Amino acid sequence: MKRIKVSNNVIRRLPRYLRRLDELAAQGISRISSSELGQQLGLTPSQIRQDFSCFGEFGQQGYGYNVTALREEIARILGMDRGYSAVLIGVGNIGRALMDNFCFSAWGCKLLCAFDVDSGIIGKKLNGIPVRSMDELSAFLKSNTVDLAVLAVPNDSAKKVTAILTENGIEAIWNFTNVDIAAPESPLIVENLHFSDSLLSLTYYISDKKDEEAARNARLERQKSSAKN
Amino acid sequence: MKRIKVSNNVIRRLPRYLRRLDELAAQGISRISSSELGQQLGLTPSQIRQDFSCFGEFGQQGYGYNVTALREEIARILGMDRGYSAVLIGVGNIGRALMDNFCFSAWGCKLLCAFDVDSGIIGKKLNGIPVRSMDELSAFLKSNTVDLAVLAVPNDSAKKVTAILTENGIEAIWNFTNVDIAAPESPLIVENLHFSDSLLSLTYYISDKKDEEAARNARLERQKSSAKN
DNA sequence: TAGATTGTTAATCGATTAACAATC
DNA sequence: TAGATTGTTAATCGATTAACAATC
Repeated sequence: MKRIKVSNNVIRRLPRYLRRLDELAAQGISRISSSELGQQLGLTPSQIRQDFSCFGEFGQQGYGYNVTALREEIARILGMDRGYSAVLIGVGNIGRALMDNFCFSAWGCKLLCAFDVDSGIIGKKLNGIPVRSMDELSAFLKSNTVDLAVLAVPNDSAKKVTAILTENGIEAIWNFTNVDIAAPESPLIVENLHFSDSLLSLTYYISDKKDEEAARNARLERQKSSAKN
Repeated sequence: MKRIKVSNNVIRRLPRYLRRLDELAAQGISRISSSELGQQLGLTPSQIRQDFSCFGEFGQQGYGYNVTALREEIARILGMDRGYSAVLIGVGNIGRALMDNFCFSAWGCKLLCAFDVDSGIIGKKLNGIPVRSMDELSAFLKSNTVDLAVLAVPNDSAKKVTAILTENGIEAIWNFTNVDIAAPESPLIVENLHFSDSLLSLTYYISDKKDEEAARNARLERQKSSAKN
């Protein structure tokens, strides 16, 4: 039973550990030390041991960690064995991409049903998942246990749909819209995948790099001209 | 000219500020104080003032910040006025979703061209963007200035394509694959949008909440039974 | 046993918050 | 002018790193 408060930074690293361990297992590697794992991920061995120690003792002195055992521990910590059920709201491009290509079951989730307003797809099945009318959403949530909702509607209906979801007991939303749906005081769990925020941090780093290069070049230019005089 | 090193945490908050300021402007609000803005975003006024002060002095004592002026400053800091050019690699579901629905130009980027291996779409245009063969990628990168590549290929070709990109001078990648393409020492700028990592942190928080509730219930149960005896 | 490596405690570093003089 | 609010310096808090005893 975990009772200490684990920081968000630690949580965000867990999926990376999981992926790396999966790759190691695929390579047939069965044990790894914190220093080797750190090297591969660009983290210090200390940090890795600290991270794991939030949840228990998974290693063995003088040996390191068993790759598959550690992988299973992390999967369990992340809740991958709990079989959460999900609904998808919005079967536009992103919603469709998730239905077609995102393997919910690989991450311990079951996508029960999708909802949309487009009568052209309501009633159909996409990749085995039925698409229903948004009008049925509320009733569906009342009569089924749904642990999380995937929000992939257009930005301008994000807040309205969020209200429907929370009114019907949804406690967690995976948010693909470009809108902040989390109210500061609310207990609603929101995980954002803001594409534009992500792109903007990328363009920031590109700009920063270009600025630095320009500054270095200017400095070299000045040196050259002062050497001439 | 910014010369101090700005932390990643600060950079990640900038797009949120931008979005909030856009909303304020849309509401016709022209000025805001750090405390009001903090309230709306769930941040302390101190943090907001510290964040901005990394880049300059954008406010006015006794008044606060001008919404549109601050918005423009942040847009500039993020590089939105630099007109970066991009290519998209992989026109599957996600690639297509980006081409159809993601407004690159709204964030200061121009999507020049997409590349795929599927002969069924090579030569076509999607939403005005031409799709070319992957075989032409290398030549295209050599004869055009491309600031960033959007990587939306299947996981198993991610590393191979990354190699082609970096060999042809690409310095920044917006990575939609579920693979870590950043080598620990490389100067390549990588911004990841790992869907599964995001979902797993969500399921972690759901699990954590459920565990806490279960623990609380167990505690109450124990109290009740001990009161009976 | 000796060597390796953990888990954990202590030290350091960095980020957030508080306080306040400056000033609009 | 008085009130409000900034930008910045100092204090606090939390996260990362280092060190090391425990032990496989």
